[in-house]
Amino acid sequence: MRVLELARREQVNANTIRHYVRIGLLKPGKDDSGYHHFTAAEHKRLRFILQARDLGFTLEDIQTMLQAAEQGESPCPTVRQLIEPRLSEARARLAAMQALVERMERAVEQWAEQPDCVPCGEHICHLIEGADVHLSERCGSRGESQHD
Amino acid sequence: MRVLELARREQVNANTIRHYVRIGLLKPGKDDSGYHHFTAAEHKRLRFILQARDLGFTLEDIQTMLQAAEQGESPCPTVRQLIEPRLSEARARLAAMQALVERMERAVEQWAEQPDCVPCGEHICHLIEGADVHLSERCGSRGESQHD
DNA sequence: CTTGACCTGTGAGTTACTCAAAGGTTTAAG
DNA sequence: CTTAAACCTTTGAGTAACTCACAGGTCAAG
Repeated sequence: MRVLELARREQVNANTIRHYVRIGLLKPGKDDSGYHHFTAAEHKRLRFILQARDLGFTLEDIQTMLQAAEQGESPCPTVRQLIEPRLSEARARLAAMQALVERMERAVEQWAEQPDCVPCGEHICHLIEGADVHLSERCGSRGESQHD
Repeated sequence: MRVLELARREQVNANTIRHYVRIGLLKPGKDDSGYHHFTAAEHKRLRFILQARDLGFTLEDIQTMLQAAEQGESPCPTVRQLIEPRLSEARARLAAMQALVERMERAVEQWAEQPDCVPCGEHICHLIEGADVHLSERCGSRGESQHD
C-alpha cells in the first residue's frame, strides 16, 4: 500500500502520513519504484498513532510509546504517566478557551449598541479599547495565559 | 522607553514586544545608541495590540486594524466583521477541547481498572487501542477536527 | 513513444511566540 | 584611562503539527 491508499483507508490527509514518515513515527520500506510501501504492521502502527493523538498525546509522546514497544517493553507505564500532564494541560486550555469565548461574546453584545468610532487620534478603536471584558490586568495572569 | 522598560510596564515578555516590532505591528524609532525607542503613542499602540489579542484577534487582524487607523479610516467595521469568524473558530475549538477532555477523562477512568499489557506483537498498547473513547470513525469527523 | 493523469518526496510556510548567541552600552573599579 | 562586569540589544533559529507548492517520477492508453 502506498501513501494515498493508506490515507484514504484511515481518513487522514496524505500529507499527515508523509509528515509522520518524515519525523520517524512511521518507517515504511520502499518498493521497486522507490515509493514508500506500507505493510499491515505499518498500517496498524498508523492506527495506533491516530488513536493516541485523539487522546491528546503529543507526537513525541507517541514516539516514546512506540520506541518502548519496539524494544519489547510495555508502553503502558509511560502511557499512564504521560496522560496526567496532558489532561492537566487540556483542562487549562479548555478553561482558557471558555474564558475567551465569554469575553468575545460579551464584546459582541456591547458593540451592538455602540456606534463606529471616528478616528480622532485619541484612541485607535474605542470598541476594543473600551470593551469591558479585558483580562484582569496587573494580576500576573497575562504572563501565564499562553496562546497555542 | 526601551524594550525592557515597556515590557515591565505592560507585563509582557520583552521578546513578545520584539516580535511585534519584527513583524511591523510596532514601529519604534531608534535612539542615539541604535536601540528601539518607544514613545507614548507606541506604548498606547502596544496596549491596543494586547487588548485585541485578548479578544481573540490574530496578529494579522490587528495589523489590518492598525493600518486602517493609520490611514485615517475607522477600524470599527473591520473589527465587527472580523470578530464573527474568530468567535466561530473559538467556539469550535472550545467544543473540540471539551470533547477531548471528556475522552481523556474516560480513558483514565477505564485504565484504572486495567492491568499493564505485556508486549505480544498483537498490539502496541491495549490501553490506547482498547480505549472505548475513540472519535466516531468513518463519519468524516476526523478530516475536520484539526489540532491547534 | 508520447501524452496526460496521477502520484511521490522534499523544501518551505503557517501562528505567536521563545530561546540562544553575538555583540554593543554603561557603570564601577583599579 | 583602561578593563571588566553587568546589562541590554538585535537577529537567527527553533517550537507543534501539520499543510501547501513544486519539480519530477510512474503508469496506462493511444
